[in-house]
Amino acid sequence: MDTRHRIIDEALTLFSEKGYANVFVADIAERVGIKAPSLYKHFKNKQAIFDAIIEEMNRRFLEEAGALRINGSDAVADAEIYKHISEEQLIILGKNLFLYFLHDDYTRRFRKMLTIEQFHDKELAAAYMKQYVDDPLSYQGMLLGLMVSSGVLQTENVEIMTLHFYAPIYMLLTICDREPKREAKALKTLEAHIRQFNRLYARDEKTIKTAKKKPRRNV
Amino acid sequence: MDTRHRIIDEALTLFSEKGYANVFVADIAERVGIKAPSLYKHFKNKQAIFDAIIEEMNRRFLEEAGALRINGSDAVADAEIYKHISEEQLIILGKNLFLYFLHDDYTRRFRKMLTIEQFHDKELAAAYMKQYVDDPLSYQGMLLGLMVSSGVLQTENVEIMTLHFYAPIYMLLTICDREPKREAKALKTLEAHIRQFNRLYARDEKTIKTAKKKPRRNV
DNA sequence: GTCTATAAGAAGATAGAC
DNA sequence: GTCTATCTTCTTATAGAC
Repeated sequence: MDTRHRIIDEALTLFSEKGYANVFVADIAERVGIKAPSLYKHFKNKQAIFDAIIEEMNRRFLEEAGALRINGSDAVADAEIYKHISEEQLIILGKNLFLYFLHDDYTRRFRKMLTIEQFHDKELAAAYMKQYVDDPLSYQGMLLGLMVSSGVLQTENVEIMTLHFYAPIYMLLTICDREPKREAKALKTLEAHIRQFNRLYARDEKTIKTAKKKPRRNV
Repeated sequence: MDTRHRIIDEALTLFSEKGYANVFVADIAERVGIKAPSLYKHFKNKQAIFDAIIEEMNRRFLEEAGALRINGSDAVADAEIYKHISEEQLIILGKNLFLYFLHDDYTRRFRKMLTIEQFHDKELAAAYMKQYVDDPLSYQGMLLGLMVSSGVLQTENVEIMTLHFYAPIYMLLTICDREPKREAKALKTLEAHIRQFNRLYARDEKTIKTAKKKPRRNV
């Protein structure tokens, strides 16, 4: 990794922990292993480092297409899977979404930084909303809609059903961001949530619960 | 309001909008209508203003007992109401909780400040969690538990049912904090959420939907 | 590209008159 | 309690050698 990227990386770490104003250019430089003035050969000023981070963030977010690709597989392309999904597969889907958001290193630091800095800049608030609210709702809504179409799930209102699926995941995520020690408990809660979600929305309980027959495909 | 309290009030407004580090003592003084040095007759330093805000916040949070009292009525004392609650009353309960969190002036500013500053101080993260996660879940869980006991709702797992009730409210709240223009839409979503929640968990749809007979008591 | 030295400016805090 | 003037410290950013 070249110096410019190391600066961006260390700055992101520091900004996500302390916020922009509480991080000094000298702090970033120190972690990169250079002195503050050297840093100005790579960036015009402190703000330019921040801007580069946001640019990098937008680039990655776009790449991921709003967390559409979970666990390396493009769920849109694999739509067929979701038409015959089992409860266990639904749990895997939810856990993957959750753990990706929680553990992906860049994603986690971006989210923490956006959380801290969101009120300084309306664009950042918008980026947060898109990445952690609107895009996941839209994507999960599409998946759940497929399951409704194929008769796995049933509801009169897919939008609310999606809220019922994703809001608890979002809430557990904000809990774990703030208190990482609650992660184990959160994962158990997540599983119980999805099982109950499935019972509430399943077209027919028995069809779902006996989905064991077929070999499970990893979502 | 004396000068000391006006300083706390204006500082809270500014901290909640820009974060501690981005607010200068002179900014606070200006809004109070004095010069910065005069402010030091009331507080030892900038940090002392922040500490006083936290103290005031804790005092108010304690007073409200974790938002237990919604709309002026102590729900614990009025437990009887919840044993025979109708869907409309459940909607009112949810909306009151939501609008109280969203519109109470102090609550809103405290929450925004905690959101920005939570990663600077573990105590602040803990305060946020207690006020906006754990206490509401505990209180709503108690209410919903009453409804299960009395047979209005049914579930095998009250904890998850409570998560299904509150997580969407929490998520809509974080949406409105960041983009207030989405409030009208959020209120409609909230209502649809509670109606669907009620349908999913109601012991018997018809009993709930015909609860009109009795005059509605405002929760 | 990195360094040392240093300028420039911002922000917190104090001194002392009124 | 409030003010003006000022000090001090911290931080960003630049200058110029290597």
